[in-house]
Amino acid sequence: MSTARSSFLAAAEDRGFVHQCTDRDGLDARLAAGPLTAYIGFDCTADSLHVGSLLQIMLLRLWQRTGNKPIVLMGGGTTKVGDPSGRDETRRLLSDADIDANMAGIRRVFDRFLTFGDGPTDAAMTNNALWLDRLEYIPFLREYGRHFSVNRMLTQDSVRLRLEREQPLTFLEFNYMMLQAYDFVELARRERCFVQMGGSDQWGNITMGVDLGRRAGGFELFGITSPLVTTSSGAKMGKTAQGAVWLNQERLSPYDYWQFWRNTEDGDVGRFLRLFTDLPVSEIARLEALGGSEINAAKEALATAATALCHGSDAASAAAETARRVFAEGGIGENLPVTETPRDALAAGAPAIQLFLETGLAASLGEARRLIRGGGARINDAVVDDEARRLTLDDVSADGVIKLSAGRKRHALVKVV
RNA sequence: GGAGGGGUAGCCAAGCGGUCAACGGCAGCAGACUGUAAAUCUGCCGACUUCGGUCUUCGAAGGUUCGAAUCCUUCCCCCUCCA
Repeated sequence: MSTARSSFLAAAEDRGFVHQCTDRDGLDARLAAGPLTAYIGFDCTADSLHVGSLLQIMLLRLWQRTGNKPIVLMGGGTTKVGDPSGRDETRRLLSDADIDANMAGIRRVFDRFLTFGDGPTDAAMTNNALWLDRLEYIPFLREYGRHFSVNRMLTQDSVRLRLEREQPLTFLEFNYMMLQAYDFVELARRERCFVQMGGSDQWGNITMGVDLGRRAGGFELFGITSPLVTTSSGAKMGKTAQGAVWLNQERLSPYDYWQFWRNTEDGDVGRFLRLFTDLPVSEIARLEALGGSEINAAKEALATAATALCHGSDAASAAAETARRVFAEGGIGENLPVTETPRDALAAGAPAIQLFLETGLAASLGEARRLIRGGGARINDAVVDDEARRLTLDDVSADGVIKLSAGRKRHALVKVV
């Protein structure tokens, strides 16, 4: 159990959110004395966030739930520069219009997790383009550049790794850490925000901000980083067959999101419950103690709780219900993707491979053929053994649909119209 | 500006005149085993196909050749070192 006095730090430590902290006891004392404001910066390189950012979102959520004020800092300005951390290649540069569109999409994701408003603990969102776009080169260098040591900047992982691996690093990217450090000072001034949180890969950037705050602004600033979340088998989490696990439903349906969590590895269930749901720690302890196939109950609880946070409890229970019908009963559920096909086509006999392509279960006709050859294709739960198989009206069930499956987990419905 | 090294499928990476739709690894998909887990094993993994083949691909465009990812020319891009 955490020894922290403040409710935030106690909960964060107990649930496994804390990796490093610049002055843990100092921060604990400040938090115990009264509410604070903290921020986390997010890139806007895409129009949604994915599971890779979820830990940071949950950290802000916990911050708010324990009575403090969270600020979401959109990197509208820093996105124009590109964080070199963890990359060997320069990121492509985005236009202002792209960045604006991406920010709007990301805002919709945050609305699910945080309560925005004007109250003392309401979340706020701001954009560092607000101050970064207006920076003047010479004044900035004279006022802040003199506090940065190139010697130290060269030792930062983001820079050092690139240099060691003889990968290119442009001067533009080299400036990223200065700008991020400056953000912290700017937020301290504007919002009296003295805490920055982030992933463990941001430690260097955060500590530079803490130092700059002291040197250039006389602020006492704090930094906290969260651990890098990998699965028990070592993979970076957040990838599925279809790609990244997005948090907006336009990119990934609530059903697929539920499935992502349902398929968590055994060894990760407890950790993920603590990080990605609001369930009480005592309840989580009970769930993760389940052994053997009973652990599946814990995975379902994880999936439903995590989906409820992201897409609402209605969508979560609908996804759970669909999964129950599809997997436990081998039937169909409303949440499966539906493709419509005209009755005439079926009357004439539509090639099965064509429908596998149209439903998205296969990416090409050839892939559909291979799926059938490999024995992974099923129509109404019966394995397809003939590549030339045609779908006819005889395949339509009483519900007016045909269920197509690629493997055990991917299903789609064809509806006759 | 000078010298050198590169650009091959989602990624890494072989190939260096035919047997190359292109070795190998990773990622991915499917099957077996299971618990919608992990690990393991097996198959698949450019597109189309009447399964005989056909078409497009190795930075771009030309050329040599019966035949080019492989040779030549020009162009574009990237890296390293020197100035």
